[in-house]
Amino acid sequence: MKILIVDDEKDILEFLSYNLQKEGYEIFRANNGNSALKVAKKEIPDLIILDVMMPEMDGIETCEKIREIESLDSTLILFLTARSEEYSELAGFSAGADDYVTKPIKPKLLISRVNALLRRKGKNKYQKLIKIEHIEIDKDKHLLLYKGDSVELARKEFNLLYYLMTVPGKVFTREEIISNVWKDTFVGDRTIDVHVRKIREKLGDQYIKTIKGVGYKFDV
Amino acid sequence: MKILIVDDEKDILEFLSYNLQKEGYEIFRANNGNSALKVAKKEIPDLIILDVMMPEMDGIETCEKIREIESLDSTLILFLTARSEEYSELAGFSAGADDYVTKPIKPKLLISRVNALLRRKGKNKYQKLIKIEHIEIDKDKHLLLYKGDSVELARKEFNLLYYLMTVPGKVFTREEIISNVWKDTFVGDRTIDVHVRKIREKLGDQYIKTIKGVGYKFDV
DNA sequence: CTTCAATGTTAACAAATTGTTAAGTGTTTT
DNA sequence: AAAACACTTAACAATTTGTTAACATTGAAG
Repeated sequence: MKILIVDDEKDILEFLSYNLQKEGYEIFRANNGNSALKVAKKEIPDLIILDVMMPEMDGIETCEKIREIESLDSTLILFLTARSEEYSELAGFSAGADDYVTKPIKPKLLISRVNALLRRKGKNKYQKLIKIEHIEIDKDKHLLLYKGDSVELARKEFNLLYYLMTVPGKVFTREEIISNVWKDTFVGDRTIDVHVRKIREKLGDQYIKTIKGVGYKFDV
Repeated sequence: MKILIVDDEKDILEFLSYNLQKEGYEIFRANNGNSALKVAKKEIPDLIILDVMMPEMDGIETCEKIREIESLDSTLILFLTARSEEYSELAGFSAGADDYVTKPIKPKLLISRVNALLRRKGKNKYQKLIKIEHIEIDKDKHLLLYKGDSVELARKEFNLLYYLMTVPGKVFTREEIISNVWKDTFVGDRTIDVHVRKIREKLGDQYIKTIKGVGYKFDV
């Protein structure tokens, strides 16, 4: 598992790297937001530990930019924050953070948090292979097999199909689809239709069914 | 009403306890899955709020174990999930959750969800799958099975039939039907008749019975 | 067995929803 | 830098659904 640590203080970078390396993680470092973005794009870490307080681009801003990068979709973000902030007004969560740890950092606590986060991420992988009739979809490999043959789907098409296949037969409303497949970006209703059309072009019309006035469902 | 809150972070426990206590709920707490199971067995709460991400035993696992306990049959479970656990709500639902709220937790939203859940629990009018004789209706799948065969119903037809089937045998007045199936739009009286007719066309005349001067009922 | 209000039926129309194409924009690959 | 690809949207077409009007039928009260 790869972890990118971002902090402007060398001491903290050292300290965290040392402790997490001991746990067997592969560590990357950055000492500012811009360099963090570069490294993240290249390495696609599983987790990014971000100091909230950094000169120039702070953690929140960096986090927001990371969340705009599609290839970092499944990367977790953990914030390091000062003690004073109240949980309820923690800005990090609305920027797209997954967890936070307050300073001063206690190594044991941090490690247990990191382990918990990555364990959940690993666990999810286990359930990410869905096979229905002669359609197999593997989230991690970003692979769709139809009757054994690989079918190429663009990222959004893939995510949409995968989402529908998580609960075969269930009708997902447009609202549900938008909020789960598009997360925080806002797109028009026709966008869903277009993607559905493209999937149907590649897979055939019979799998994604339209329930007019309700939504779409995957069904065999 | 009793609520058990389970989270490994003290801040969140405090925060939630405070907000829900204000609403008049009796609060119990646990900071890990095992202790949650113990408290739950003893107190039989009406609702358990579970953080998905906890060290050792996570929320999903805890949920599965709770669902194995018979005395907690009617206890509702609400998940707290972080953003990136994209489809965790789905994993959650299949583990037996009733609802979920994503972090960051907005007190107002959480409280309204909790109230809604517990209100429904009181009424117990919450059934997505109804099976009467050889007619099955599944709200999630928007599916009507008649003697095992799927019957296509348009949205209004479906909602109307579903509404009548929620209490088989009960006569619903036109007024009740209008206010529940049509919510705030105003339509003429003949509209109900037309929809009833369309359902009868597809299902047969014997199921929806007219009680002249009173209303309609679903009966076998 | 009339009478008449309530309900049933049909078809036409209106409204809502979804499908399709093509074009613009941004991103990645070559 | 060009080309290929991905994503979104706008515009319009096609389809389905919902509602109403008009008239027919029903059934209970007198």
